[in-house]
Amino acid sequence: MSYFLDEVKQKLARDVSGLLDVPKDQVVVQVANEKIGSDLAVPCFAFAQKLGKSPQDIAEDLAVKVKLPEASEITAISGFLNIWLEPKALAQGVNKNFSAEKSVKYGNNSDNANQVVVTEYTDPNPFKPLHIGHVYSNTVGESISRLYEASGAEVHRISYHGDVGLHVAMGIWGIIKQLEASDWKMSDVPADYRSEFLGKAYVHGRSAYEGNATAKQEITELNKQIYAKSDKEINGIYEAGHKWSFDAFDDMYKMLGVSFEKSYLESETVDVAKKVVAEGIKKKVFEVSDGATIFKGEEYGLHTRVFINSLGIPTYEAKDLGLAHLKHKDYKYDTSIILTGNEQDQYFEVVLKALSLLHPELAEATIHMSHGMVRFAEGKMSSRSGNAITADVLIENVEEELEKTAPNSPAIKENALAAVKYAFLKQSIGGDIIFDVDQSISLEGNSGPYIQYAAVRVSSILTKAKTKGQASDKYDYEAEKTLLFLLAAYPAIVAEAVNMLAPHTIAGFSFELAKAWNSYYEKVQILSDKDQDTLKARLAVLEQVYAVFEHSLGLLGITIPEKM
RNA sequence: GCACCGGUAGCUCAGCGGAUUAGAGCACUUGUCUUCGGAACAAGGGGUCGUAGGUUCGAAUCCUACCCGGUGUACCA
Repeated sequence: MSYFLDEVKQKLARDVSGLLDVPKDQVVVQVANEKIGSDLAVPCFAFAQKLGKSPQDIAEDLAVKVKLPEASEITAISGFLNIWLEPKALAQGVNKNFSAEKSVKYGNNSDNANQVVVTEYTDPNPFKPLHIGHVYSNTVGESISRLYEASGAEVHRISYHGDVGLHVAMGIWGIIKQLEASDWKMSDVPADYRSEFLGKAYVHGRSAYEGNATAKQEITELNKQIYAKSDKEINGIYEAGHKWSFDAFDDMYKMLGVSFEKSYLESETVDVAKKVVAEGIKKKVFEVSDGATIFKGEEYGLHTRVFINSLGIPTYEAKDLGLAHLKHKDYKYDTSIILTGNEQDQYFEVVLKALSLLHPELAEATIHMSHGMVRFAEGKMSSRSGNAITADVLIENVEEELEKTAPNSPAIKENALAAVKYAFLKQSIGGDIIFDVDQSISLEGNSGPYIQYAAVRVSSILTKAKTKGQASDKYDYEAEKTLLFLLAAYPAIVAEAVNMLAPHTIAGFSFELAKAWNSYYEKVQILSDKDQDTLKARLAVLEQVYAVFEHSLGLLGITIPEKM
């Protein structure tokens, strides 16, 4: 679908390009200038030299010559051609796009039509505690997945889990100690205590490994036994712990309202990993050094990393190569997104460099994205549950805060989820997140609940209205101008968010729309208007506003409650 | 040491393919309110955009150096 505002921008660019005799791609059309208040603007500085005229003169000249029927005003101001659009034209344009919804939902596009995209994110490891970072990663990954879907791609959500390795040995070591101390068998651990039990075991094992030489040796030995599956009792503990872990993952996903199509286990990638590395040795991509198979990254300005260790066991590096192949075998992806913490940035550069030398087509299709750590504003929340804050504890905390200020809300859960997801997604991906419960669930301002509230207000009016909305030729839409402009601008914002893989632009837009709507709400009494034509025209706009709230919040994984 | 990421209002952050008077939320000050749901709206104060140079008619945005913080740097993930 071609969107109204895009068409206007194109038309304007074509006009300017023709009038000035400059290439069309050199004409920049900016959208929405807050200072001037114009809807579109063309900076004329770049043309000054070529035309031998001042930017302001060029803009003034254009202001006279440019013909844009959708514009209500065209003025030259300090070197810019500024354009204000006619509210009625905006309403008609937006209506036209909405009525074509059967083919493409308003806001969606077909930029990635026929593309197969595999998104990998969250990646919690069994035997390790779930923490707030997993919630963050999941929220970001889910939003990225939804952005791709909005652009027409076929998206497959997958996750990857380290089911073997030292962290498992540390966890199981801790489990054994805890069982001994409590005189329990695995089956004695109560169902609702399992996650916590595993979490404590891991922390116990890890600190013992780091601080106690005997324990370290025991854990190393245990690791071999787990790998060889040589001890029946240990196997039993492993199987139970593995299941409990995945049950806990499922609980978290369920709470967040997400699901994965497939989970890959690290142990499954070993065979392919070995094969790929063997192939790489032949191609001289890898070499053997000190008994280990390594990739010399220094030749490419990167680090050297080990792919097969000196015991002959593939490392995470090799397994990631194997995983790339497995994913491709399963999905024949055009794009593979891997979302991890940013401490793995340089690691992935090495892995992808190696992959590019072996299978360039896979490397080119792979995008490693990374996010920062979740940290807490000083003194917040940490007292209640220590440093590792699990997903459910986080949500419970937020719910408690919501209870204080909005008791008896029928949508506490939805509000709390929105608060957390929005707090994560309103920031650009990459940097650390300083998470502040008080601020994130603030009832005012740039927050999930604020936007939900605005949307609920819209639906409340739509429900109370005794009639459906209908666009009008007679109505001037002056009061709805800001809302209409935001609606018109929305599809391009989605396209940009997909392009940049930047959910925060969507979050910013939702907030702008909520502010504009709340402001409109104060000024205009909708339902009490006697004029049916006006009433219906306004309701039609509201229906569209609601649809865009639903769409944009949907891209963030946030739902709109019926009431709150 | 080297590499990567970050340093914008008291706090948390947008803006960074240069361009019209540096933005938002929170906090602070002041208004609106017998409301189609005040979890709201209207307005105000507050910034040498880490530092110093450079490129440009024009730099938070590009280049260089430095300072501060985080992370990574061969058999962990």
